[in-house]
Amino acid sequence: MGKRTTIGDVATAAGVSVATVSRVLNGGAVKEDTAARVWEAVTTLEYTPNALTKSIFSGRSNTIGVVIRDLNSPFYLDLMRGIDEVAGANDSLVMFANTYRHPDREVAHVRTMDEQRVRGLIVTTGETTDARSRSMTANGTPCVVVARAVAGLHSVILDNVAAGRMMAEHLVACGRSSVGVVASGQRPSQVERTAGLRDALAGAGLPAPVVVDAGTEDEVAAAVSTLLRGRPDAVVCLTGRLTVATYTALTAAGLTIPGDVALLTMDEFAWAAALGITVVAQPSYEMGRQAASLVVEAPADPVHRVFAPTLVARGSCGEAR
Amino acid sequence: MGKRTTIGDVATAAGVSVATVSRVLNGGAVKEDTAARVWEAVTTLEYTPNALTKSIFSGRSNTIGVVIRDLNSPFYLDLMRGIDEVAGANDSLVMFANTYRHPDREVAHVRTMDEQRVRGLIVTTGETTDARSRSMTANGTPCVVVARAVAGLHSVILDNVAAGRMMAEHLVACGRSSVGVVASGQRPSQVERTAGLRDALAGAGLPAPVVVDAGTEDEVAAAVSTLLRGRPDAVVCLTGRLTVATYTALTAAGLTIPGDVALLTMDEFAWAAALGITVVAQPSYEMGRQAASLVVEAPADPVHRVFAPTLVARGSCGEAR
DNA sequence: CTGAAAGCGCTAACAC
DNA sequence: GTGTTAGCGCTTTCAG
Repeated sequence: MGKRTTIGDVATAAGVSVATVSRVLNGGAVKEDTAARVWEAVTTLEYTPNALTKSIFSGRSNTIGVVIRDLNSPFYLDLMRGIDEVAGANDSLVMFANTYRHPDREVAHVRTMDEQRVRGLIVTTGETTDARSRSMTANGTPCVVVARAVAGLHSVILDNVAAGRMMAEHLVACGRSSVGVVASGQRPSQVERTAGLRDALAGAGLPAPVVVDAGTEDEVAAAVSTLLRGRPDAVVCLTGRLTVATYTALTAAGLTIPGDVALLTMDEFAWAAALGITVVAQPSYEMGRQAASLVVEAPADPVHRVFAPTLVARGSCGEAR
Repeated sequence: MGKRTTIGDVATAAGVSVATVSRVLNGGAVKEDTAARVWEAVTTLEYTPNALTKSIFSGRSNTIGVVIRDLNSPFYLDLMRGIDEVAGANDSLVMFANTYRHPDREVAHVRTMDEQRVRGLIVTTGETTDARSRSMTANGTPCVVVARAVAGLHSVILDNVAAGRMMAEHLVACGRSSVGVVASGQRPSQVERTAGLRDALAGAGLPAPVVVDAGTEDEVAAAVSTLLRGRPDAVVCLTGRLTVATYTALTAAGLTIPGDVALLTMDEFAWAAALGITVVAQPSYEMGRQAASLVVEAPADPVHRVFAPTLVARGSCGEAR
């Protein structure tokens, strides 16, 4: 484990200069047999170029930084896969950091990504990181925010108002009229979904939904039992992260779905099909692809890509007329 | 977006040499007011040190490379979170690449990680990447293989034979006698689990289990229906990746669990508790932590850490006597 | 076509 | 304490 072999070692072994080695490695004009000698040396010495040093010149690595709030959520996971897929297709690696919904870590991680001179940055973080994202943008590092529209930065978002409305419409079509909602926090996405739901319900002449807030899975049981006191005929969960907990709370209360209560949730997930749970899905994989594409294409002006939600009806709200 | 500000710019602004700036940044001995001037310049110029260049000296970045076969699996996801957690605690970032179970990409990605001079590498790949992992080890980059023991490399694995045995014992305790198994491929983990299951069943004087292979979720339906022709009173799924599909195939066949058939699967997952599915769990998060720790600690000799599986009984196999 | 030499941004001796 | 001077491994003019 002495020093690693460098381009200089290869040059010596092949009896050429480092410049020549660099050329054959990067496809410059080199006489054929010279190149052959170099390749041979490369192979024998098992030379692996140092990508770090390379990036020093461009001042930029071929890595896409991703700062996620919570990998443990079907949405973020699929998003991640979409990003990874596009990164791979563009010879880029993904540098990843999870913040576990911890604001302090968000800024620290974004900073670290900047220090790593990532080629671009994709974040699902809160406003705390916007300042740095802006300065990074000014320095030529494209930054895209997912799930939140921000002036001056690229963004990839769901039409959350439409999602809320879509939920309401489906419930109305299924003949439900008393809606309870499990929401989580005050992020724009949650607020907008709630607004859309509220509006559409009002538009259909139904009473306003009761909305309870649950920050973590542990809080869901209490939130749902609060909801159930109002004897709703439908329960909506506005974030995929809390779907399991909501489902558990409902069944633990002895309720059948959709007999006693309809269940409608956000975000597609593997078990939804198996359990017949109706969801309003986000095209998360595609959103990840688009986010990564924005990094790769680096358009000069801020681009906001809004995606439409999709209703995947599976019966957990009963039959729609 | 001209040139980024460098340590030189800061030095000029503060009226000191780059060495001094470097010292205040990295905690060397500097007079207090000099340091203050430097920090001021750092702030005004929004200087963000280039981590890439720093790594050039150590010949090594502070990044842990992770090459995963399939993020879309509860085991790998938790593993990843464990890795991320330890990496974060050690000022390291995680550089991630998914191979989508594609051998070619495995070697390519591992090579790229090497080029990035990762501080260490964690892979869940097949034998194809072992050669490079060995040479990386020789170059001082600790490599740890997850879910597969490899001579000369660190490894973090489950005691798969014990897991298989544990499954058999639970089924026997629940009075089941005719076992059907959904396995996936010939990876050591699958083979060993099958062997453990087979042995323990034989030890209990029961007939050998029928084992069918399903590579992907799409193949599960057919595999399960083959199994069902033998009228088993228990179905075991040896990989968490195929749990949903197995469950779906069973319920689609109109079978009730555990009434008509017991269901026992590998790997803990969020919905298992909600659905009362009994699993044999791997301490995946802890395994991720240990893998990352091996990278951080970089022991000289290969370390093989074997973890014990845990049975989480939830009733999907009936009552154990 | 190929080599010599000048950096890229930063750290690490070595002097003052 | 602080500045000077070498490099780290690689790319890229600029000559030859």
